Amino acid sequence: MAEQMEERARRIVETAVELAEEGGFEAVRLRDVASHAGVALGTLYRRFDSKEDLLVAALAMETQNLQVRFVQRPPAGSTRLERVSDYFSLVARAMLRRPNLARALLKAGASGDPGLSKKMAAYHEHIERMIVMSLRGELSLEEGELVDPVPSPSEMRVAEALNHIWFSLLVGWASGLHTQPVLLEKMESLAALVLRGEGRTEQGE
Amino acid sequence: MAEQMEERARRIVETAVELAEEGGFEAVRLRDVASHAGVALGTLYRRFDSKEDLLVAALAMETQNLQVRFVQRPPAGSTRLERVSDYFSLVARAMLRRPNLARALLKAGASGDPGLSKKMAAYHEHIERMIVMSLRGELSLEEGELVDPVPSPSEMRVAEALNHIWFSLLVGWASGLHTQPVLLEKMESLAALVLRGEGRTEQGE
DNA sequence: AAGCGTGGTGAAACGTGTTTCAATACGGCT
DNA sequence: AGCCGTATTGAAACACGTTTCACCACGCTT
Repeated sequence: MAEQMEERARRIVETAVELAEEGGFEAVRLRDVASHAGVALGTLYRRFDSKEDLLVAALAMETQNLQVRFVQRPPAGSTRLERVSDYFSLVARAMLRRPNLARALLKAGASGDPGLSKKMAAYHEHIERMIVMSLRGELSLEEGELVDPVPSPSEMRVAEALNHIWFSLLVGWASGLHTQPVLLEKMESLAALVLRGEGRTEQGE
Repeated sequence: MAEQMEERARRIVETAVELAEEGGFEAVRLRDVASHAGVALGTLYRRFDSKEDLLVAALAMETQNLQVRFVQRPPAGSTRLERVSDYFSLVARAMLRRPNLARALLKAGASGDPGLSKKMAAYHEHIERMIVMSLRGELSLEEGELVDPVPSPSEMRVAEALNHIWFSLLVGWASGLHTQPVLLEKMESLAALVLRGEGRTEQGE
């Protein structure tokens, strides 16, 4: 029974993702999500507090997918900057494949709903972990599963800075403030700035 | 007649600010805004494309107010880091006076509406200008008016980085991810990181 | 002074997120 | 098998952003 609930919830989220891919945030009409997923509207609302909640759940699912790809092809490069830039290119490519979805998830994540703060904190943690592993140039695996790389304070600070810059740039991209190539240029230039500040001189590890 | 329109628009925005102060984004019900401002709903919609548009106009107005305070008491300190931290404290204090308003404006600004990109670009420019002047420790005035400080590429990059970090931290604060003291701590720590990267050694100018 | 055009008004209507509720289906327990 | 509690359903209702429309008011031109 619990699995049935799980299964329903998964189908609901997947439906939301499909609709968001096609038409973005507004196209995710909860009546449509419910009927396409084959459940009643009330069932959807039993699982998710709001449209934003649903989309943040979708964000979590997509972040999982991203992590899988991250493990399959970890960022490469001989310097921290190269690897970090490679990481952000990976993410940008993944997002650009489905820009409407990306915008919808971003909007939900930036909605500022206090009820979502725990889930958004988890999201940011995931991202920062991947950034830390990109910095190091090695994955923290255990039994094939990604685990917390236990970042040093310095690594954490750098990852936090890069994460914030990335998030803000994404919001700008989502609203059309700049295009994807500009986004990546800016990210690389700002990442270089941050990494330079992090202290140790850097030449190929 | 044009002044009458101006006057109406101003009153609408001010009313929106009042309602947002009390109850945040949801409390800004456009029917209420219209009636409190003494105009018809259609008039409001003639001036503003959407609720977000209205709140971004409010954001612009509040940014103006912030600039006035900025000129009256420019950030002080003997190092760039001190002045920049002082600047963000100023902003944080201004926002904490009316947290509901701040959250509402932030939500509108982060909504990702493409129609708002020009206005949001203007907002970010204003903020970055103030950051650049904080870095320099001197205002760019002309006839008592703030003007573009014509930042160097390096200054621009630093200001951009700080602006993005600040914006993302604000979104986190708005959704309850962290409290205001934590917000300022993080900002100071990350600003130190960015400034360290900016290259030229720094001792009191 | 009469007519015109632009902006304003008031009210109704629509769409969609969200809530509510009575009726029903289903899995597990006795 | 019969019962219970919980999840689900279907449908209606509500709130609020947004649109629409017929009508009005006012300043400017002729």
